[in-house]
Amino acid sequence: MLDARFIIENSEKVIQSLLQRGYDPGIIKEFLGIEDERRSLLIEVERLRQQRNELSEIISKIKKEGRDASTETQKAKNVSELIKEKEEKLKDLEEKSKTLLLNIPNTPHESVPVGKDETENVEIRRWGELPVFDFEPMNHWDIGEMLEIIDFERASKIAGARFAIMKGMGAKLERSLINFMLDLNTSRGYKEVFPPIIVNRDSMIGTGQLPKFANELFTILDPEFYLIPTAEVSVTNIHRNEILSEKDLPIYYTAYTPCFRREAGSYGKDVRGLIRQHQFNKVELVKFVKPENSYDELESLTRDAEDILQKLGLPYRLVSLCTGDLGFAASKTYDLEVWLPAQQRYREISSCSNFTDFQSRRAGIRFRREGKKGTEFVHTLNGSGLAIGRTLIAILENYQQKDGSVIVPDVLKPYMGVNVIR
RNA sequence: GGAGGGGUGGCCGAGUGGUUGAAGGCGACGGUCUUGAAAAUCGUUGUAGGGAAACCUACCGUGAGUUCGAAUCUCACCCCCUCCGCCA
Repeated sequence: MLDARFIIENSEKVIQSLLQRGYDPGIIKEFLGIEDERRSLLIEVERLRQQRNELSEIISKIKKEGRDASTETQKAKNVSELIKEKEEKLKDLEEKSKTLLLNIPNTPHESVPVGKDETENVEIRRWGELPVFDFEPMNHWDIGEMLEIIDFERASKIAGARFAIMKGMGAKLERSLINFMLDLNTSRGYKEVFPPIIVNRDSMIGTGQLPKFANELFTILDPEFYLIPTAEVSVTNIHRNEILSEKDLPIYYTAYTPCFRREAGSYGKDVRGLIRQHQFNKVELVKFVKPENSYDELESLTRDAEDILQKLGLPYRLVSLCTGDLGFAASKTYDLEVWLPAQQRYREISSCSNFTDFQSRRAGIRFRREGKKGTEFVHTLNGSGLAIGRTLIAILENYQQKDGSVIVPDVLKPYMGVNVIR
């Protein structure tokens, strides 16, 4: 959420950034109108409340002296009724204003390339040699089926489309990747956490999934709960409504969790294979930092994610998302895209974002500077480190051999206990 | 699921319906003392909105109600703790 005052004082700038994102800027005009109305009514209500408080004090004094206060009491009663009336209108305006505010996206950082959609994302760098095969490389789902390590058919029986059963060395590879990544991330100073994967509404609002993106979430009714689409939700909300002290910062967390996504509106997209599942595993990196460091922290978080791919020997490229492709809550995002030989293209495997104070303002995550009065919002960041399923795909496809077996990357051998999956 | 207890400032903890935004303590910050530190002592110290400022307003788990006036009374809900039941 943006600061209401910032929008009022910089409405042109905010409208510009909405246009760059491809959003309808009408919401800003609407917000300014409501906010204007709300503020003048608030002043009116506060004046009335002051009047009421003063009368109450007078009544109290009169009563202490044992005199009759019925004139004043009647007067106060009238004021109170008027307050009640105006407060109702005020509450209505406050709700409208808040709803609009929750639906305005973050402002892109100046370094973010301007563009309309993913075709205008800018490649920053590439790493790794693309594998050369003297045979036609197979899809990961064919490899998985042949090695009997992935079972899509039976998964659809027990749950439906977009689910998979990992079996044997496939299940072990999934687990090995989780452990490898957590071990690597914790060695870099990220604290491992294992949070709830079901969260309440306030948490979803805190990180920005709600109210705008309800159709992307799996819900549990009675009581109202949501399945997390990413560990970002649980982990960022760890510090919701807290005032941290400066010396606590920065805070780095890493978490493995399953993630759940409806994938509504993605019919026909990646229908085969593990690329787009309703349930998938992911290891996440989350940072809480001081505002002045957040863009440096984004660079180092991205490098930490890149390092995982490098250690696994998977070729990838890094792109900077353009304004039109940038997520709702992010001010800047780097996507890591891993090379998939069967598709002959790079596919997203990690998304690293700086949310600046957008999430922390929603979630009330603040800090106090040493020796300074008042509080400031922290900046939050997160990135996949990495998406497990897609990493597994990349390993199967990049490390496949002519006979259908798959070589285990060196760093995973201690976790897997074998050199080759066959 | 049943029975009971409790949610107050950064933390602990008091609070009779009327200068209680809230005693007291801890912590933090500043001063005095000291060569320096500790101890002692004095002072300052919640968050947010509005205002150029004086200052005003709101906030004692959340929401509604009673009242001229609610941390304090009523109701509903949420959360935490203890015991019993059930359960991986």
